Amino acid sequence: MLKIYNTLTRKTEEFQTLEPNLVKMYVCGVTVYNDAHVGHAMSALVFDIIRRYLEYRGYTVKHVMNYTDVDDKIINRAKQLGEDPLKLSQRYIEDYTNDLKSLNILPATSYPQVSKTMPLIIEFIHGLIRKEHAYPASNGDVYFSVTSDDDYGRLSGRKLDDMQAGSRIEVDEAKDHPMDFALWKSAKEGEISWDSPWGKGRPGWHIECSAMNLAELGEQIDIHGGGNDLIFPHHENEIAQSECYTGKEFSRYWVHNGMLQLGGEKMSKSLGNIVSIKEFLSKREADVMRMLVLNGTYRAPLLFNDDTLDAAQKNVERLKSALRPASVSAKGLSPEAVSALAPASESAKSNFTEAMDNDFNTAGAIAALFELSKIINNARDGGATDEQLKFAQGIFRELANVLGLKLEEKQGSSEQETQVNALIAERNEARKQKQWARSDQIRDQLKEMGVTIEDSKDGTTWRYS
RNA sequence: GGCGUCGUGGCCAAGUGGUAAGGCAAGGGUCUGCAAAAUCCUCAUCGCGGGUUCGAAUCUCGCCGACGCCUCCA
Repeated sequence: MLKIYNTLTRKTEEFQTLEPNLVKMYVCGVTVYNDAHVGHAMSALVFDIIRRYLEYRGYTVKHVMNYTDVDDKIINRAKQLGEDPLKLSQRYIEDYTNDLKSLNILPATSYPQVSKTMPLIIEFIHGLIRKEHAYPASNGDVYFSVTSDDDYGRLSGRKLDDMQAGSRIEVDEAKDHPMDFALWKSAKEGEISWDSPWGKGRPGWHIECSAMNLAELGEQIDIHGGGNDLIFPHHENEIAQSECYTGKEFSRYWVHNGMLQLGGEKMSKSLGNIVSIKEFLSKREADVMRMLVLNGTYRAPLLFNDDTLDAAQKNVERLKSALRPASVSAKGLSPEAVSALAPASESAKSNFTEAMDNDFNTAGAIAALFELSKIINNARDGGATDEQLKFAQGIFRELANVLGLKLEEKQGSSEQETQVNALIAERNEARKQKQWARSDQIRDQLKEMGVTIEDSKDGTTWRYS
């Protein structure tokens, strides 16, 4: 039985879908005006893993991830660059799409954009005004009235009175209540805008997600996800808008990932402590980032530094070792080690599922893989053939795949391979003559080429490292 | 000030009532010409102080500390 922690209730709850076997999941994507960073990657990875696991459990997942392509920051950046805002955001959408692909993140079912949802957004705002949950103000903006929603604040656990006390928001004369937020912002001179019954303008940040949810998944969804920095105000406001509009419960489960920490602080554009996804991938492979996420709890802060990354990289390499073929130089025949394969595979599978069922406990799931890898490696050392290893490795690969780990050995060009083989032949000749200095020298040379070699009685194997 | 999450070995990190998963690092074996990889062994009583209980890392209260949100943010 799958259980999920629900931010709304602050409890881990049994997962039940609105419709049998179908999961409607909406995850807040990014505002596209800059290179995405590894914090965004973390969030995308978390929900990719959740999605993969739900599919593994037999659900069909409708996974919607939006792009905010109309926004103040985009407008400002576009002005700076002298570029059309929508062209700019389109450029970064393509860019981010590539990032996600590089990270082995499965494509979402759909990627709605604000700029393409305008009629529905306007209709949505209209409906809220009609139901007296919103009002056009004197300055041309339209605001949502927080006092018109009795439940306002229930996701973030805030009360309107408390928020006012500590609020740093400038009180806006046009608002009925200081916490009222914009559904529609009137356009400034020369700014990109759309026509509406309230004049030229553009949508506020929160309404887009309510509208796109409605457009893509309907009035009610199963899972709404995003970073926990979105709980307030973004998701709080989304709930308010959607539920006031439809009169129905919006999302059953609210799932939020923790923040990536760099140097003890949240990584964010405004703090400037950013590592872009591209920068990361120029140094490490995608599995390393994923492993970093898997080793932790998706809801907790995740430490991003050389130590945690080095460990993650080692973890990946360790898992890869389980997938290597039978050894040419097994130490001897160990029937016990070989016969341990089948039961170990089964228990790995059930441990894996048990962990993942518990609010996607990926650290536990990974542990199941490590345990299986040990059994597999033992069997290989114990003389198992490829045929004997196949079953366990199949299970291993299947489970790794649920987590989205590729575990690919690096590949080189064929010229490189020829060169490597020639060097190894030369080295083995030297070894035969016990010319150890020459032998070690060649090994160092290969190391510099990124090739690790392993000697055994029956030959030398190598791989890119 | 308000709301929330959390504090487990040198590091990352599971476990959430019955006497502490996994990985990294470290030390010691096997293997190796030496390595590397793999493998085996060793390595914690769970921030502090009360309480509940036959029994708590796990529930409760207090304290200390960290982080996030309360403004744009994955």
